[in-house]
Amino acid sequence: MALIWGMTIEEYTIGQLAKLAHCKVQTIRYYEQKGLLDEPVRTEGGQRRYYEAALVRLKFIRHGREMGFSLDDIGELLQLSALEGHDCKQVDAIASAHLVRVDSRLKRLQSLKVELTRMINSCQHGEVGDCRIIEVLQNHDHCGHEHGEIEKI
Amino acid sequence: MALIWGMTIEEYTIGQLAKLAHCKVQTIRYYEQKGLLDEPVRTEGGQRRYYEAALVRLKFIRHGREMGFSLDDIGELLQLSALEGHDCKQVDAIASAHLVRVDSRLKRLQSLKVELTRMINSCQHGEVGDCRIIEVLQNHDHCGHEHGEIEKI
DNA sequence: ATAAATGCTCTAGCGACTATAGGTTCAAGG
DNA sequence: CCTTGAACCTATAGTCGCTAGAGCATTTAT
Repeated sequence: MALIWGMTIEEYTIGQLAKLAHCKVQTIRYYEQKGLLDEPVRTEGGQRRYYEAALVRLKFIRHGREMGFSLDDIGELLQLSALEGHDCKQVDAIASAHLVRVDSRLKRLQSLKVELTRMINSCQHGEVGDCRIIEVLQNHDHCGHEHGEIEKI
Repeated sequence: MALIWGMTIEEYTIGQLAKLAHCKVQTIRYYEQKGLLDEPVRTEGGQRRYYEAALVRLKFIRHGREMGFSLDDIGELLQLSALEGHDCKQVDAIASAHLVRVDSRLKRLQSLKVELTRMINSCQHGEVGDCRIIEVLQNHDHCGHEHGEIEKI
């Protein structure tokens, strides 16, 4: 607890904060370094101490990450959320753009799953020389899609 | 062309190989460094020259990558495919494990898409203070899933 | 002979952490 | 007050699969 203006205020160590936000201690220091979390107050000895606001912010970040937003996106969302009275067009734009990315990755994974399943099912479990899986990898004609683009899966 | 045992054999520069396999020159050097491609012969001046076999191998790697296999997996698949008479159980195991990964990522993306869509659709396009998107990110109760695990999407 | 294109090595950067080394501080128990 | 051990600190390197750049050298075509 810290005593400020005659009131006691809850204070957390970095380890407590990590536990409460379900992340690692290093992750918190990483977010601070990236400018997503403010530099907290320090003890005489140099250890970080956090107030409730930092926990709220950290949870926001973690929840954003769980939803697949990049740290850059989350940084922008944090800034936008702090602008009182500001309309949420930009927030919507960031979320929508993210949805588009998620959707295209989803489609890619769906067709990949079909392709992999077909390949594995057609394997007769004989010798590698006759293995359909090896054959598909060797001979590009066996599969539908184009060369060149390797997207993240 | 190279003259070997009195025959002429097709020879490629690294640039030609890159074009034929639809990848970048640096990528080929990277694969060599990682041990996926053999060190090729060199000219007097030290430039790499490749024969057909390297192109075949490189295409195998690229096709594996297009299907989302890791370079480690591809390295194993390459080794296994060279063992004549060997049965393809291990090949199948690698491919199946990959399918499992693809499938779990797919499921994750599907639920993420639902969550994002719901969130975006419930936004009333007012001020950020009332924005449903910000609210969802701030207040974890709004969404179903647990804390802690942030998988790659 | 010269110039353009391509090649070479080495190094650093991406994103979002994670892990380690080697040291310091804090809180509790005796 | 002193010791112990857990938790903290900074700094650095590693993950994966490339990609980009600097600063040269070689090759090829004219």
